[in-house]
Amino acid sequence: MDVKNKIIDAISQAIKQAIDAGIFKNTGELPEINLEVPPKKEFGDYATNFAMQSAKIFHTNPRKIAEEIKSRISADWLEKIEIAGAGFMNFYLKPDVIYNELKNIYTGLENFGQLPNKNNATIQIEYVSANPTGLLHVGHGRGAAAGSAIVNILRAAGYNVESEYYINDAGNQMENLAKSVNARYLQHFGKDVEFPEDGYHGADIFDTTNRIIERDGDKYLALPENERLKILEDLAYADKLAELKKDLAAFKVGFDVWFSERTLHPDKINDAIKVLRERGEIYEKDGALWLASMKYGDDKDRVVIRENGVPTYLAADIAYHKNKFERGFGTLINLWGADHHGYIARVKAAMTALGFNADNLKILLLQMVSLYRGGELVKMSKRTGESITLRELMEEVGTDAARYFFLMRSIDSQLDFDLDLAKKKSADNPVYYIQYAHARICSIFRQVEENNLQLIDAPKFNMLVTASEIDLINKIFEYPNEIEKAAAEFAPQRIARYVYDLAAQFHSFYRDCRILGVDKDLAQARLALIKITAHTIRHALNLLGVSAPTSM
RNA sequence: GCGUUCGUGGCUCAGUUGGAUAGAGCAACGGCCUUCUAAGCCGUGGGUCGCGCGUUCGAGUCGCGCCGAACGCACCA
Repeated sequence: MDVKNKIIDAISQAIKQAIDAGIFKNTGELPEINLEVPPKKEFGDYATNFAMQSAKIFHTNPRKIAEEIKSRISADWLEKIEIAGAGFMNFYLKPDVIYNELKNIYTGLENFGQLPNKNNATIQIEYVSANPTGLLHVGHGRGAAAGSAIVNILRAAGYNVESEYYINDAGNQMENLAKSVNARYLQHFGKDVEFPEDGYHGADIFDTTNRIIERDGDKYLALPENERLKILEDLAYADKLAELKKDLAAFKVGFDVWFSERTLHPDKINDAIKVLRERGEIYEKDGALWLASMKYGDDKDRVVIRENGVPTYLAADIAYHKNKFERGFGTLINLWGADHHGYIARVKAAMTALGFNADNLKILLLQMVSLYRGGELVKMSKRTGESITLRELMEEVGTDAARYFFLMRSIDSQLDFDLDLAKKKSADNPVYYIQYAHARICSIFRQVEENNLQLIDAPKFNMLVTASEIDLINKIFEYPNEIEKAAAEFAPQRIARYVYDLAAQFHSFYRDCRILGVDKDLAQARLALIKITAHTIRHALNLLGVSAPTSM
């Protein structure tokens, strides 16, 4: 048990005693005991606001409650407890506690940052899911970075997670892809054909077409239009999907499952409609089939089967989410671009209509990305193909900077991505600032042997007493809790910020505390401390999908 | 018009589920390299947390109403 839980345990015992002794008259549910690291060092190592939280149910003033709890806690590892402000309880630990905890971390360092398995029902998270009709752009990049980081963080927090990519490989857009490639194909061989109105104008369509031509030449030229379209659709689809996977892999993003929309057509869709119909949620109007989604909170009812008998995109999505629910996950998470928010109500309504608990479907919205270069907004347009692709972004600023910049802001905030800043190799750039801390530590390790110094199993941690040492130690202690919170809030930016703060703490330590040339016991204790620091930085960067170079 | 998200120093953003004197970075200014990487460190100035009302011991955080921004509001995906 770590210190934090020991304190919580002691508080909760004290409360129990006070209740048993009739001091506290409990007239409600006890609030959770919240232990936090206080904003100021004078407020101790840990603090709780429990006395204030519980004032209402105990009908007692907070300071009095705090006194009663304090008088019932005696632990040899506690230096003192102080009551401050309106009723804060500040806990001051004996120094030994800190050194013991540090020793525990050091002994099990390889696992530091991996929290015990929560034995939860698997959480499924679906993200990116871009249509396989073009290249990924920066918006997808943000989704890819956020989704993969959330997966990593959830796993570190001990959740079982499965990631999935939903491939929209059915419907109109695939036909448009085929028509677009078909037109480029024919144009390449000198045919005077018009480019389709709804076609994809991007330069990547030429690339796809050229790859097909390189391999197969003009062998589809003489085929009847319909046959050629069919073949080109398959070829273009395969090519686009391969490109997607290539870019995602380069961006350190992988999926456990690639789910094809085609596998839903037509049986699973028909089945979903049938179930809805049996449950009385479907009606016919104007020749189409409608889902009565309005009664479950949607703005209006939605068509699921068109007048011409073709299912809408929503119908496929209903079948898809039904399938996800039936696979037995505990929680389903969808990471969507904010431009899809209008879609939430209808999907949730459909799930409710099917009899599932729609609360188990959590939809996270990712706000838009704006790119800035030279202080000016870089305009994006999918139609004209002038968008900046993820691939171009990676080439321009590098994978590490791109990922970190995508992750440093809350997903709820629109992101201004400064391309010039991301490219800078200086302190202005947070990515380099963090990586530099790691590289500095590695550099020290490269030199210790020459100085007749080595890492030992049981260093004298109690030699670490200066402020910058203690601050660094405390920052390290916060890490597991930070992972827990980042996981609970699906908030990668917490880890991004944490590792930045940790790096800052290390840089201060580096200034104040030398390792080479000081007393051997002290040097070994410091060496162990920076080994822990390096591990923690590397672990956190790894959660974000950012590399931790050993030299820069 | 309706909905979602956002509004915090000049700029970009955090803010630990309502707590202690609101924090970083950039920009500005001033210091620190003959010793482990100056891609670093230390310091100074800069805020009516969009506006108003409410909830309570306590509000940047919760509720309501305005104002502003982005994105949505299909038998497209």
